[in-house]
Amino acid sequence: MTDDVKESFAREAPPAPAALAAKVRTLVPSMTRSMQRVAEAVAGDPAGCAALTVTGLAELTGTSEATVVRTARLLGYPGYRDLRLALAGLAAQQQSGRSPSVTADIAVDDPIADVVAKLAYDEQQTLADTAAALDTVQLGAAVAAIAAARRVDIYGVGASGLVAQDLLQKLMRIGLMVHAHSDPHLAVTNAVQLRGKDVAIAITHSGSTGDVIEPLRVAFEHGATTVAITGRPNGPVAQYADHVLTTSTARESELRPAAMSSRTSQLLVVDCLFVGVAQRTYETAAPALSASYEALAHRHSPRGGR
Amino acid sequence: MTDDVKESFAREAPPAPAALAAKVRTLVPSMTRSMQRVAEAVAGDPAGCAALTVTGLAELTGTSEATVVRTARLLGYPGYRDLRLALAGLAAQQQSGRSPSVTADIAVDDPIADVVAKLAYDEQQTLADTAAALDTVQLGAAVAAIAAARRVDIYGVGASGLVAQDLLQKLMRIGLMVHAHSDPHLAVTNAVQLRGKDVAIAITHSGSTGDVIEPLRVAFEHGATTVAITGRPNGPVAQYADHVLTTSTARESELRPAAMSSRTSQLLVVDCLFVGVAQRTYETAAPALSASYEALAHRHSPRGGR
DNA sequence: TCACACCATGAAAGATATTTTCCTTTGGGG
DNA sequence: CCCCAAAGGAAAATATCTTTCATGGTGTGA
Repeated sequence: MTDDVKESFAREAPPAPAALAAKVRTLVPSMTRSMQRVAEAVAGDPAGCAALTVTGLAELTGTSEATVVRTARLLGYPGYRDLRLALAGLAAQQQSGRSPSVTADIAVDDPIADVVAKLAYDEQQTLADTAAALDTVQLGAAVAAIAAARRVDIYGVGASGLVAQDLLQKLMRIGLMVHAHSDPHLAVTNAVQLRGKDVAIAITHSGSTGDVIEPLRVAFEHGATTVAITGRPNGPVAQYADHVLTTSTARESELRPAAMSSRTSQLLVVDCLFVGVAQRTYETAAPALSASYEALAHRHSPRGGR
Repeated sequence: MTDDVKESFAREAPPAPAALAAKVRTLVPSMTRSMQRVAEAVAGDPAGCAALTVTGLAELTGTSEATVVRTARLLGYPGYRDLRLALAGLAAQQQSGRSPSVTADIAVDDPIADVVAKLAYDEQQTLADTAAALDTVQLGAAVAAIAAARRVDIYGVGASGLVAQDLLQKLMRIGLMVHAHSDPHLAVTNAVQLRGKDVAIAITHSGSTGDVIEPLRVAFEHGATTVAITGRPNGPVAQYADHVLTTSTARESELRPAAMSSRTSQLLVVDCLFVGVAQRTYETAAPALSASYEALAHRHSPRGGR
C-alpha cells in the first residue's frame, strides 16, 4: 500500500508464466553481475531453483538474499515467492514437452540435417518466447496509433532495415501512407515533418543504435506517437518511445549470430502489427489487399505448372 | 530434522505433480469435513489457490491454517509450501493445454492476444513443415556450390526480395562475393556474366515470377550453378534450377497473406544455407564474422543498460 | 593521478508466512 | 451424566521473505 509512487512504472506487466525464459534472456544484458548469476541459475534449472528458498538460491549462486529478491523484481514479480511459483509452473511445462539434442549449439562439423533441425527448433523457440513475452496492451496501443495515423515512418538499419522494409510493404499494401528509412540523415530530415497524428516506428535489436534512435527522438519531440521494437526494453531507445514492443533474444553463438533470432522475433511483431492494423481498417484494407493480389497475378506466367 | 519417526510411513510417495487431482479424489472420502473443504478448493481451482497463502486459503475455506497444512500433508507434501508449488505447476500445465482455437483462422474481430497466438502458432508450424520437407541432399549440394563459388547472384522481387537481401547481408558478412538484384533488367544484364564456378539463386514463392526466372535462365544457360528457393518445386522456375529447395506453404487467408508464411519458410532455408556455407568456409568465415561484429560495436551507445 | 560520486552488493534487522503446539469443542459410548 | 477421543482452531514458535543500511568497488572528471 506504500508503493504507489515507486512502482508506478513497474506495473507495466503482470508476472509471466511461460515467458520467463524469454524474459530472462531479454533482461540479462541490463543486469549486474550478481543478478546475472541468479538469472542464469533460474533459467538453467527452473525445477531445481523452485525447490530452493531465497537463502538456498542465494548460496547456490554465491550472492545474497537481497540480490535474489532484486532479480525477481527485475523479472517482473512482486518478490521471490512469486518468482518461485512461476518457476514451478515452468518446470511443470518443461516436464511435459521436451526435445533432447536439438537444444545443443550448432557445431562446425554438424551434418547439414542437424543444422536444419537445430535452426528450425531455435526459431520456433524464439517465436514462442516472443509471443509469450509480447505486451499485448502496448501492441494494441501501437496498432491503434498506426491505424489512425495520417502518416507512418519506419526506421531501421542493417538487419533491422529488412524488417522495416517488410513492415513497409505490408502497410503500404493496405493503403497506408508509410515510409521506411535506412539513411539516418534522410530519416531525421523527414522526422521533423511528423506531427500529432503521425507515428514513428524504430526497429533495433540492441536498443542502442544511434542511427535509429536519433530520428525517433526527433519524431518524439515533434509530438508524433513513437513505437520501438527492440530486444532491450530498457535500452536508450525506450526513452523516446511511447510504446515499447519487446522482441526476444535467443542464445547466440558464432554460427548463429544474434541477428538471426532477433529477425525472427521482429518479424513476428511486425506481422502482429500488420494484422492488427488490417483488422482495424478492414473496410479499406480488404479491398486493398485483393487489389494488390490481382495486380500481381499477371506478373506470373499464365499457368503455374503442374 | 525431528520427524524421522512420525513421518516414516508417509514417505511412501514423493509429491505428485499432475496426479494431484486424482489423489484428491482418492483421499477425499477419508478426510474430515474441514479438510474436504480445503481439498475441494484446491482441486477446483489450482491456479487460484496457488495465489493464496495458508491464511488466505484457510479463510476461503472457512477453516484454520492448521487444517490447511494437515490437508497438504495428507496429500503427500511436506507442508503447504510444497503443495502450493505443485499447484502452480498444475495451473501452468492446464494453462498450456488450453490453447483452444489457435488453429482457427484469424478473424476480423479477434482480440489482439489471439492474433499474436495464432500468428506465432502458424509460423511455428511453417517452420516445422519446412524443416521436415527440406531436401538435405539438395541443400548440401547448394551449400557446396555456394561455398566454392567465385561469385553469387541472388534474384528476388517483392517480398522475396527482402529474403534475397537477408541472404545477401549474411553471405557478405562472411566475405563472399555476392550481389542481390530486384531489378529484372539489371539482373539479366549481370546474369550473362556468370560462368562455371558461379552460383545464381532465385527466390520466388510462386515459382512462376517471370522477373526472377528470366535471370536464372540466363545464368543457367551460361553454365552457372543455379539454385531455386520456391514453394512450387514443379513450377516453371525449377526448369532452370540445378538444385531446388522447397519452401512450405501454409494455408492463407485474407488477413494472413501467403507472403507471411512463405517468408518465414524462405528465411529458414536461407539461414540453413548461410550456416552451411559458414561451416564449410569456417577458416575465413569466423574472423569475418567477429570483424563485422567489432565494426558494429561502436555504432551503439557505450552503455546500453537501463 | 586523485578525489568524488554513484552504484552494486551483502549483512542484518524487520515483516510475513508457515508450522507446531496445545487447548477447546463436539460427539459419541459407557 | 461423565469420560474419552477425535477434530478443529488460536496462538506461539519457527522458517522464510523483504527491507534497510553500511561498505566497497568502479568509473569519471578535474
